Amino acid sequence: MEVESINILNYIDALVSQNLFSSFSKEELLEILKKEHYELKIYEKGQIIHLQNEICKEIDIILEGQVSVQNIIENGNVLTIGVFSACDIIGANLIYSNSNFYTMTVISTAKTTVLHMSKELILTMCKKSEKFMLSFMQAISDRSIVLADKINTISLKTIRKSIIDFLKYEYYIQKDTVIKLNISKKDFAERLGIQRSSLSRELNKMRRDNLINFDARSITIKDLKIVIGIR
Amino acid sequence: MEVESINILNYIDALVSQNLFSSFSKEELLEILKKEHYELKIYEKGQIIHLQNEICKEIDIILEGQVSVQNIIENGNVLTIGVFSACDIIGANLIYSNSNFYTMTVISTAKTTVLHMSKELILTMCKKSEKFMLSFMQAISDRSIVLADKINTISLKTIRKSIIDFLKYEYYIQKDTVIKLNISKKDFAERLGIQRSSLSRELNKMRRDNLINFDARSITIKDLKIVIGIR
DNA sequence: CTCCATTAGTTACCTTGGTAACTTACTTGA
DNA sequence: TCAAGTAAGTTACCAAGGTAACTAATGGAG
Repeated sequence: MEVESINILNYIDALVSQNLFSSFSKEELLEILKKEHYELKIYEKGQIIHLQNEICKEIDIILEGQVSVQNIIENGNVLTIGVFSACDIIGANLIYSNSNFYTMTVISTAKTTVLHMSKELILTMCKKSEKFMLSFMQAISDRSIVLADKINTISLKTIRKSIIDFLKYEYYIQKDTVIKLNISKKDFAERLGIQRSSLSRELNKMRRDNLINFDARSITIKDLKIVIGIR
Repeated sequence: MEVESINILNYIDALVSQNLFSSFSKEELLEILKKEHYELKIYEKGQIIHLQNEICKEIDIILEGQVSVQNIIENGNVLTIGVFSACDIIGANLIYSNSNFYTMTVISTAKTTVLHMSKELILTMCKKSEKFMLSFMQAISDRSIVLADKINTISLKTIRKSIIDFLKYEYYIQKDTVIKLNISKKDFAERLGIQRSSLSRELNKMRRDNLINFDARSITIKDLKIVIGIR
């Protein structure tokens, strides 16, 4: 649980170049960032940054690395809500809410640098810059869209529908019937919130039904109708 | 699809008394509310206020009545995300987001008066009052908490667990082992996102297992361990 | 009060997918 | 390059719950 401490000056350039802080100059930002209002930390891969039900006292801005927001269900089952990386904000939707504890677990999936900022500091910046305020509101809003989308995804009742939903999304992004998987099958199963063995079984069934082909790192859509078809 | 049009003056007292607008006086609010920036509408019971995938151009403040936010899944299955009434805001989490279309359907479940306000009007008010800005941010944040909670709820894999989760929540609210149901069994099933017949079956099983008793309008918890126990 | 619509209850049948217990294939560090 | 750890594939077994097709009860409207 040891965390490395590092200097904000190494990251100040990266900060002002990102959308949220772009309305501040390097000097303004350093002036605003008073020692007591922020903390810069490095988390190793696999470290838990926030635990489900922990109280949220500050927001986290990811400067580099990657974190995964997961819902850990009773018997150890995992549902991955989203994966976030540089410039993403974690906890923005909690800090000003009525019920400010983490509803999910936040875990680093790579060596990650995080800037923890206090509620007061955010408020100060909102007052100083309308652009910041709007960006911050957008960050909160976007997170709620991610959650709503996830509800739509996990409301699909069969594994086959979940897989097709995933393929539709990736086909839209990758514009190719050969969908490259950049995650392991295990992570894929967690993303869908199902057992790995069940995913494997259903992929096989879909191959048998001539809908797809797949190997370790890609899925090929053989029947485009399943992707174009009604959700 | 006809909607009745009414005068803002009838509602101005109710408006300034609610938390969101409490930093404005009646006169200030009337001054801010320029004709082109808002619209007051009455919806009859069962009318669709916003359809899933419709673009969100304004936020809705419920002045009286009740609306239900529902996720309608393919074969007509319904999952009720939440029921909202006077003083609640709908669409706050969409208006400033990147992807501003409704992820759910909003439907009135009683005769409902709604104040539709434009994005610009909200921005004006955020700039005029820090308290308003914070309240508005809280409204967005709270909606994301509702969504996250719903994910936790629907991630429970068995109907029995969903029912127990519901009973836990209601026991916490009602502080009585006799849980009064203020909704029909049909609505209850929709809230859990399951078939009515399946709910009925599982309630019977739980009664057979001596965990609960139930009738048309209440469920009695017979074994409190199921409520206190690990989620 | 009666009729019609909505809500509730019931249950046989069958699909889906979780579980567990394996085997097999990768990958990475020493 | 070998060993160990991790990921992936496979499958028999079985519980959960969706489906559909009923019947029963309830509750307003006229």
